[in-house]
Amino acid sequence: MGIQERRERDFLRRERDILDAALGLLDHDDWQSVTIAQIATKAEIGKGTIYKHFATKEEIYARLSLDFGDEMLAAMRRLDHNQPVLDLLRALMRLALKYHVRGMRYHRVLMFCRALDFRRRLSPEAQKAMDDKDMEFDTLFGTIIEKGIEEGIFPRMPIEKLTWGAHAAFEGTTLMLWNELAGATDEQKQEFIDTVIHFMLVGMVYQDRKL
Amino acid sequence: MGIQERRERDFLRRERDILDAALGLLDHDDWQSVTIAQIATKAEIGKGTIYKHFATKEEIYARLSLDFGDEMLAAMRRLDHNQPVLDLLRALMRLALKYHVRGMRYHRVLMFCRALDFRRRLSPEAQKAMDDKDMEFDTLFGTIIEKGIEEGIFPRMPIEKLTWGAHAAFEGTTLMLWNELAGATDEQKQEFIDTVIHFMLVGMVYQDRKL
DNA sequence: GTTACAGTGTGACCGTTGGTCATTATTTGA
DNA sequence: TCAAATAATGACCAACGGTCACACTGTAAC
Repeated sequence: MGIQERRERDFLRRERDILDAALGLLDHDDWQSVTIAQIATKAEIGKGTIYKHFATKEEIYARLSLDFGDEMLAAMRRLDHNQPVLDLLRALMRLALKYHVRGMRYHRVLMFCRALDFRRRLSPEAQKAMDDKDMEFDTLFGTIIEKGIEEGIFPRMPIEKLTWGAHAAFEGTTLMLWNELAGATDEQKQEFIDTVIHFMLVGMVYQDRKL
Repeated sequence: MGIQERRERDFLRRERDILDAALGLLDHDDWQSVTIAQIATKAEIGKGTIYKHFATKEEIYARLSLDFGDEMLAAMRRLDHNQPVLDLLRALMRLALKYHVRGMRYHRVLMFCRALDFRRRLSPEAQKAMDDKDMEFDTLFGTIIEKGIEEGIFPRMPIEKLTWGAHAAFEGTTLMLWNELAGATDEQKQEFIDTVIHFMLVGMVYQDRKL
């Protein structure tokens, strides 16, 4: 059934066209300025067609975020997970933040899809997919940090509590990269990233010190 | 001219009514679900009247954010600024984060008004007002941290670089309080806040340590 | 070859939204 | 008493996200 297969391929290709069009538009306008009509025009399809693929405009963003998460997780897993814990964590965070720096499009998607208000509006299935993806990141980092505890690098305490600060710093860094540091050069952004990563590791290593 | 005065008073009172109505609605719906019509109804005025006070819907949010900033700065300046630097910083951050925890309304306003995409859409005057308010917070913290450097509590390095990590952690904390920790109890949130504050101080104090 | 059917693309159309503006009501000043 | 000024108002507008009846194509049954 060659024709049947071609149909399916075309359908999937059209879905990619929609996603790429949306992503491209997000380079110049923020999410709420990008309209379905614009996406349709850029993807060279009718407006109604978009709704054969996505239930709402926001589900497009959700898909972009999920795809983006997959890409990032794959890149993270490709790193050498046998290197020393601190080096590995540094490499992981540099990688994750590099994705953010790479383009405002990614930043806008991730920023938007992280908000609770956004997730609540999603369908239950989409919601679960997003939560599962978050969990994948959590376990990936969790495993490594646990190893760090075993090796005596980090103080022995509940992982969640140990990582709260670093987690917050990471989230805040992604915000600041495109707010306070939006006009900075790539070198300045890189210095910022390295400084904050060092800060996060120091904060965890000396978490049990009294002040 | 008692009537003239009363007119002005009424006009200002109406402005407060608008702001209060908007704020109240933000407890239950996120910013984009709240409509001008809803605000007008709740404030018991006509829709057109709102535009006598604010140029756009977003300028309402900007004003809420500015007022909120004023309130927070005033509370911060009321603290004892002669106590030890670390204690003072702890108190300041606890205070700031308490405002965030206090209600989703405040969180939603601050979260929304921080985004660069939002600020760019504002009028130049409103933009400057927001930037100035940010600067006030920066100098308030900057002065104290400088004192900390003089006293040898923090390593001697450019203030911006020294505080990048803490700044990021703070921003991230405000995010997490209403995302990851949205369903947590007040006690859990308080533990989270105290943990992150400790993390931030440790990160700054030991910022110059090699790992 | 004809008919029924399922899958897909499409743009006219709909309800809702943020924002405008002509009209109305009220106060001021001469 | 009347003209000018100020402010409140809701009908109105353009633009948006989303819907749907219809058109087109290929498949299956007879």
